[in-house]
Amino acid sequence: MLYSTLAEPTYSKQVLAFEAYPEPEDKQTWLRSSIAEIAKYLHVPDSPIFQHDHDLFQHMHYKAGQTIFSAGERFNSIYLVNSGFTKSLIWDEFGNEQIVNFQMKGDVLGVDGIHAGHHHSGAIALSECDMILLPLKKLTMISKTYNQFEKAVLNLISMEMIFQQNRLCILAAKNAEVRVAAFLLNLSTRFFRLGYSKSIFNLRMTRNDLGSYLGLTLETVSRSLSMLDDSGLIQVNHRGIIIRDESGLLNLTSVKKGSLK
Amino acid sequence: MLYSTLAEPTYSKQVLAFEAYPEPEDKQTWLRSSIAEIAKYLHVPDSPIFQHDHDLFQHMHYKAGQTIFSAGERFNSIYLVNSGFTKSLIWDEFGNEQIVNFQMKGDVLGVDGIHAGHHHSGAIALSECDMILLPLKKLTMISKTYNQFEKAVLNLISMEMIFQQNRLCILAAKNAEVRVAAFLLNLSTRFFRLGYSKSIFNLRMTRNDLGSYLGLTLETVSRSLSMLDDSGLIQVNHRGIIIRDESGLLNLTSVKKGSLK
DNA sequence: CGTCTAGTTGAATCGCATCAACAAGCGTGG
DNA sequence: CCACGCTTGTTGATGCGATTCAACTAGACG
Repeated sequence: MLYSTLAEPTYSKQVLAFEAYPEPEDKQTWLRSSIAEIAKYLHVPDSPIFQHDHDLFQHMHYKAGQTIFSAGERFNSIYLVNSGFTKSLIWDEFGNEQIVNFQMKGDVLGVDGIHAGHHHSGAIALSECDMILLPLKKLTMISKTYNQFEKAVLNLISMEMIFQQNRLCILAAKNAEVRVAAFLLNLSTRFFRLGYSKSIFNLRMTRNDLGSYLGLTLETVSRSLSMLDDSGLIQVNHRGIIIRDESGLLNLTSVKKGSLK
Repeated sequence: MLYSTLAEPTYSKQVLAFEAYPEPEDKQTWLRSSIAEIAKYLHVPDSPIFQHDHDLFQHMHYKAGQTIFSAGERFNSIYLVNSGFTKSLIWDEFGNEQIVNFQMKGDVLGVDGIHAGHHHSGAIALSECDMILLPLKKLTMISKTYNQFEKAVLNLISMEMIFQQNRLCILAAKNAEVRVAAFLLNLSTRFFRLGYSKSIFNLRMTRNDLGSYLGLTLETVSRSLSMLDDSGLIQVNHRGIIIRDESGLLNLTSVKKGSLK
């Protein structure tokens, strides 16, 4: 079958070694990461002095569907995705959820909690997830010891802001098909950077989640995917996506709302 | 006339003292702010030790329409609005601009430049503006001297992220009239926090800018304002806005896209 | 094997964009 | 001072695109 070869991002062997998954109450916490590992994730240039530091960062493990943290919950740590996929979301006054973002390996969660001291958005695992906890206090202490860490968190947030700005651009100015195309291209480059195929991958979220994220209904997302499929730019089979014409998709995204024939 | 009494945010006397405005090339720079002033803006708890610090922050002065910084320009400083109104914007591939945000007294600009070292968005003065320059290096140095400053920039960014998340919610899930209503309420609370009237104020941007910001065309913005006027929730006279029924507006915003009769 | 959720597709409706005409405010120069 | 052009804003008519409602299919799971 065509989709039997889909490149599935694989979990680290360490993670797969857990056969029995913990309940939310007693998440397994014995996996630990060194500063050198964190430095790599935060794009801090590596340094031999990290080897002398035996400070370790705790991991947390989640099953698909589990809540990582909820809006309103006390903020202590930023969460760094070590493996798996997550979504972050907020709820408006009447409880309908709005997807803020999807995260994968190397992305961080919970930064919006810094200001108020409690999380503004919530986060839910979309697949089995291994998260590294970065307590803010620990991060600022490390910044004092290692100058290279100083700007790391700022960088992270500044990148996040740029991403959200671009997303605003798409939401504010593009039509449904273009929004979906732009999203697929974004996923593609993110997979590619992680070493996976940039043309063959699986969506990890429902059409409903995607619709919430893109400001569309699930039906419109479904139709847009079908139309992109019909035009030969991609191939869709449920959550399996094959990008057939990357530059074609790219052309689409440089088109204004409605000016598409 | 009704609108002759509109509460106009006034500029500091210092600023009004400049009668002849400089050309972009030689922006006037002799106004300076102390650390205590900056601390107030950044919501850093005041401390008597600030009195002993004679480090000063430089100001820049801009006329309406002047560019404060452009996308791509080298990033050195965050800009803090001391008086006046600005807009920040980015351009997509074909040069159509997208408003990212509007700023007023106490808001910061240019944070998105931290990561790459050059500004991602540009900023333009919507009125006469007095901006305080906060060089990032100076800020991080201050953080080392004064622990209270430690989280200031992070706080700032975290607040900005929350604001953008809420904006995404509105863009993704609400219809035109509700978007405009939500924007007016947001402006209202911001004016109120600055000590101005929360029910009578002037818009500083064109309908076109507003449309770009809200993901609507200028005609739809105009129509939405007229409809809110017709329903008695607000009164519109060109850029003059009077909020007649705040809770009515608030009710609107808790409504989903299209579910408005 | 039946139930439940996720996804697709069709038809009708409605909201927004588009195009267009016009009015109002503002600065400039005769 | 008024005439003029220019920018900004309002309003109307029309068409398109996304939502809504609904029927149906395909997997997933016990």
